[in-house]
Amino acid sequence: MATNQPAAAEPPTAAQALELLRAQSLATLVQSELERRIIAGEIAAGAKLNEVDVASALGVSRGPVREAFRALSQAGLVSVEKNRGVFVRQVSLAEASEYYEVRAALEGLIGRLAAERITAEEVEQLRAIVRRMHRVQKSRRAEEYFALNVEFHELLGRAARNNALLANYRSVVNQLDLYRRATISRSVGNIPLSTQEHEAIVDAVAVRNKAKAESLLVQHVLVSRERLRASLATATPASSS
Amino acid sequence: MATNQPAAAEPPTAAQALELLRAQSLATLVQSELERRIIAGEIAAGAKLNEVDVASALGVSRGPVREAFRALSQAGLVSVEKNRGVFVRQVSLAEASEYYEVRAALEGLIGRLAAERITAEEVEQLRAIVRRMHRVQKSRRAEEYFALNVEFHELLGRAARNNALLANYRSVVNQLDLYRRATISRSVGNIPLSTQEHEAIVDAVAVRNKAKAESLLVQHVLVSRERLRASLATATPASSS
DNA sequence: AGTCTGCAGATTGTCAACAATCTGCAATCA
DNA sequence: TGATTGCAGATTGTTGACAATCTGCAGACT
Repeated sequence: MATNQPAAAEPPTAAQALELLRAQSLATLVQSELERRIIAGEIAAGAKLNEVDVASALGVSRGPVREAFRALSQAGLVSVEKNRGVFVRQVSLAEASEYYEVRAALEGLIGRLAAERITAEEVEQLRAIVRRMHRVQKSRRAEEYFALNVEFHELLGRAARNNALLANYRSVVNQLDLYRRATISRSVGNIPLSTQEHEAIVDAVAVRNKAKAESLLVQHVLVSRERLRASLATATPASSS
Repeated sequence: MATNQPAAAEPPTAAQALELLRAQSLATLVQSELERRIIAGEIAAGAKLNEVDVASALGVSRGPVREAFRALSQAGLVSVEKNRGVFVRQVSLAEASEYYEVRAALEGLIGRLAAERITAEEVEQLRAIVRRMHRVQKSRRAEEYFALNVEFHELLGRAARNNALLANYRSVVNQLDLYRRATISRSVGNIPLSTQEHEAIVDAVAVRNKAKAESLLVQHVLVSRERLRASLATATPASSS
C-alpha cells in the first residue's frame, strides 16, 4: 500500500506536483485554482463555498482553504460572512458600472504609457492579435473572440511597463468578469465594431500618439459598458415576464 | 475566577470586545491591527513578522494570524516567502514611482467624478480642511499637516460616489505610504505650495469644472512625486557621506 | 586556513480535534 | 391553526500538536 491517498489520476503531473510544492504553499495553490474556476465561471456567482467540500475536493485540509479564502476576499472575488460561510461575490449592475469607470481610467493610463514605451516587436504582436480577431469575427465564435480580447489588453498592459498598474488593472478586470459571467452570454453582434476599435488603438500606440491612445482606450471601455448595458436592457430584462 | 484569560488591561473595552467578536472574526481583527501598525510605521518596512510572536502579542493562536497574513499579502502590505516567513513589504523608489502614476490616474478620476457629484455640504467640509491646513502650515507641524492631507483626499474620494474607485484608491495610497514611511520625514518646506494646490482643487470641484478638477489632481500627484524625489536626491543621498 | 558535513534549535506548513454558532424541523402550547 | 421553543445536524471559528524546512554553528577533513 504505497499510496493510501486519494491519488491524482494523472501520472505525468505526479512528479512535477512535488516540485510545485517546493515553491508554493498549498494555500497559494488552492487560491490559484479557486480563482481560475471563479473567473472561468465554473463556480457560479453567488454560490456558497463549503470549506470541507473544497478541502476534500482538492485533497487538502481546511487550513490552507481558509487562508485562500482570506486572500480571495481581499481580491474581491468572494465575500465572507462570519459564521455563515464564503460566497462567490455577486456584482450588481451598479457595481459593475463603477468598475467600468475605474477600468476606463486605468486603461487610459495604459494607453498613454504603452504609447511611450511599447517596442516594435510588441506592436507586431498586437497586430497579429487583431488579425486573428478579424478571422474569428467571421466565424462568430464569441468565446474565442473573448479570449483574444483578453490577450490584447493583457499585452497592452505589459507594454505600459508598470507592474503596479498591471496588477491593479488585472484585479479590476477580474471583478468585472465576475459580473459578465453572471449575466448572459456576451452579444456577438458588436464584435466587428470592437475589432475596429482595437485596430485604431494599435495604430495610435504604434505612432506613439499618447493622447490619442489614451482617449481611444477610455472610450473603448466606456462604450463596452454601454454595450453591455444595452444588451441587458433589451435582450433579457431580468429573467422572464 | 470569572476571568482566567490574560485579560486586557482596560475595563471599558472589556464588554465591547465580546460584542466585536460577535461580528468580526479574529483573523479580521488581527488584519486590521497589523494594517494599522504597518501604515502608521510602528512596524518598520522590511521587518520580519514572526507568527508566534504576533499571535502571543495579540493573544490569539497562529491560525487567525496566518489568515491575516494572506489578506495583507493580497493587499500588497506584506510579502510571504515560503518556509522563510512574512516581511513588511519594501517599496523601492522605482516601485513608488509606479504607484504615483497609478494614483495620479485614480485621483484624476476622483476629481472628475467629485466635480459632478459633490454636495454643497462636502464642499464646505473641504474648505474647512483647507482652512485648518493654513493654520497648521504656520506651526510647521508636518505630522498634523500630513493627517489633514489624508483627510482631504479621503473626503474627496468619498465625494466621487464610487466605492470601487475609493477602495482601489485606498489600496494604492496604502502601498505608497509604505514607501514614504520607509524614507525620512517628509520635507516641511513645500507645505505652503501644497496648500495652494488643495485650494485650487476645491475651487474647481465647487464650480463643477470636471476637466480642471481632473487635471489639477493629476498634477497634484505628479508634483508630489517630483517633490519626494527631489528631497530624496538632495537631502539624504542614502544615509551619509 | 578554508571548506564541508552534520547536527540542534527555531520557524513555518499542515493537519485533526474541539468549541461555538447557525439552520431547519418537529413537537408543544396558546 | 399558528407561533414558539427546543433539539439535532451541519458548518464555521479556533486551537494545539505534529511534520517539514530552514538557519547558524561546531567539528571534521583536506
